[in-house]
Amino acid sequence: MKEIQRVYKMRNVDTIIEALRKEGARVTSARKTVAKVLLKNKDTFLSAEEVFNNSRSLEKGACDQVSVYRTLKLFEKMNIIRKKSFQGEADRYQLGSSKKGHEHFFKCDNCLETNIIKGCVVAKVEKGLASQGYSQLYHHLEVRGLCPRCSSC
Amino acid sequence: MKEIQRVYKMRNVDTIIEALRKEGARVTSARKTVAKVLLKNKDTFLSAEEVFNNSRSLEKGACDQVSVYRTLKLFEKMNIIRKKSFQGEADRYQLGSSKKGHEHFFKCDNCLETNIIKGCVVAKVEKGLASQGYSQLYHHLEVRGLCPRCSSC
DNA sequence: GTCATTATTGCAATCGGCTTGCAATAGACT
DNA sequence: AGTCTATTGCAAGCCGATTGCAATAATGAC
Repeated sequence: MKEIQRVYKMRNVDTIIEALRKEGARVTSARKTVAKVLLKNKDTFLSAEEVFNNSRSLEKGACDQVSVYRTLKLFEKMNIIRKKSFQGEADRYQLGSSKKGHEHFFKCDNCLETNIIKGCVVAKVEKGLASQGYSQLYHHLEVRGLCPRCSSC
Repeated sequence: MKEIQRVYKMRNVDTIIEALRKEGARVTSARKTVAKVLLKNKDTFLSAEEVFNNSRSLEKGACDQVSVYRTLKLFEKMNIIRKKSFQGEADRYQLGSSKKGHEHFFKCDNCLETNIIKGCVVAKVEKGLASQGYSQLYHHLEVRGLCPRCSSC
């Protein structure tokens, strides 16, 4: 009766629940719902609105949109999710810590697909700044243009 | 009677006017006002709102806030002004083309001062991407943290 | 200089993404 | 079960920016 897939998934929700407990945060249904939605979309970056829509189709009552915003913020602080932002667009989130090596993204102006740029060149800049007395440095990089496929038409 | 300063400044407004003519765009009072405000604040990046406020104190009637947004957009397209943006903040503009070598900025989380980061490390990334078929690349980089002064307190 | 054309303006409304205040609710302890 | 307080839902609001549209004013032709 025990489906491996199910067990595996549940274990992940539990992981999040555990993290909440560890943090001294309450395990509420809103947070569990958001966690489930994120798990269901492991491979996609979702906007707050998308998380919200997914959550209401997951279970009717679900939770408020504001709670989604608050929960995403909390999860981000807890390093449960990573964020991807582009100017003038809603931030997008995906399960996974951003602490262990952050990423930068390329977004195609035509097909809107994004992909990850390997390696962070900005680290070098930060190192230089740090040696000049700057501290607590972090950064945000967006690269845009046309991807190879869209470039050739 | 001819003050050199005045002449000098006027010549610059005229440059902008000329650019508008060349572009086939009309030389309107709104555009001239925005141009004057930008000239008066050559050394500062102004937000649309600041340009607007400055314009109304420059001459009472001045122009609408919407016109400021539209004019700034136009000037940017014409490469008359350069833009500086940070997440969640209003974009800021300053006279000067951004075409001839763009810049990146550091903004201190404490004192909010910004300064320019010399050299663009992202160019290297773009070069790599270009060799993979990407095209029309551009990017946006923000570095934040604490400046040396704020780091030491 | 007057006219016609059409780009530009001003105004009000609207937008998107996100935040806030606050009373009601529901987790987590005893 | 009862208490305490974190969290929620709802409505409202915020900020930066955009849009639709009728009124206006800049340009080119005459």
